[in-house]
Amino acid sequence: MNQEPFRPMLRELARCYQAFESYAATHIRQIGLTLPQFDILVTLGNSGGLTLKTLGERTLITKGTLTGVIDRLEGKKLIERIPSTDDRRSQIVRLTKQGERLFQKVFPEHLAYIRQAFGGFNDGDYQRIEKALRDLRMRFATIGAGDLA
Amino acid sequence: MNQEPFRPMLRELARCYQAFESYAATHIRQIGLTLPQFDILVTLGNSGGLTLKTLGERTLITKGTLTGVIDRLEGKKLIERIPSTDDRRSQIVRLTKQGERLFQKVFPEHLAYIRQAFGGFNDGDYQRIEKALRDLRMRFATIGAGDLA
DNA sequence: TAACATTGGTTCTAGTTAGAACTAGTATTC
DNA sequence: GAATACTAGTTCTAACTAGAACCAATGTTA
Repeated sequence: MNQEPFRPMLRELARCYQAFESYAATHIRQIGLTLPQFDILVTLGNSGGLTLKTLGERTLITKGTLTGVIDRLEGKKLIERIPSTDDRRSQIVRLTKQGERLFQKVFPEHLAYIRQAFGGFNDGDYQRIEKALRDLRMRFATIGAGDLA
Repeated sequence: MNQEPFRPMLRELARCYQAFESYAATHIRQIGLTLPQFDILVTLGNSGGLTLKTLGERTLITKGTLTGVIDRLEGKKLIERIPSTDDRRSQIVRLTKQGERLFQKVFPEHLAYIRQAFGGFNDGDYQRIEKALRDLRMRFATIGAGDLA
């Protein structure tokens, strides 16, 4: 019972994810943002504004959490909330000029930082790993949340 | 710059990990534990007791966080802290009788729950995915923290 | 159009998170 | 053996986390 074949694989998943987070966060922290905040900044970049709902879907942040993250970014004057005209429940979140400037500056930097890690990787490597991850994820996808898009 | 080949792969990593967490947590919550608490319970099971240090290393929980998780498990009378005899800075954490009973009951249940997800997987699938994850993780491993064991 | 259900966001709670500063004990080194 | 450096664990802070309860607006259906 201790020798279930999936256990090493799942342990590796946790380690891998954590290693990535820690690697990414090292850079993001230097910018003065948290990882979720940076995630929002990037998702909003070049978008012209998104509702909290779609922002949550894209960043995988649940709505209760999202309110707080958005609040703090708003406090930093990097984003602003605009009431939606067609649905009065809804808010559009978009980058301020200052947020746009920050995005233009740090996003390329961050890509370069991540790229450093992948010297020697080729397209086949990316696809192989992505497929492995997708195969794994599908096993946990709740019916209806399988991200068919 | 938007078409970096690693971006879809990393997005998939995040989705995959989150899907797993959410899947596992669904079961664990029914037991009345959180995922980190369950992680500690399982790590402690059949161990005879571990220091906070090794417990942190095995569960990937940093020490500041660990104190709180252990506190709550102690509050539930599932574990107990025992001062180490050979190093007076150190504490041994081990399951109480009640914790042992819970572990014996829920651990097999949890394995069965996880196993459900992997119908049709064979040894090759596990190894293929594990290797993909390891290849990926190694890219983020800081020098010295590469988990050479 | 009135009753009902659903949806977008906020608020609340209990818990986790990392990191930094701190305490007390241990190890090293001169 | 005294000064110094390191280590195990706690405490503190600011932030994230999911989930549940809630509110207001929207959609549906009789």
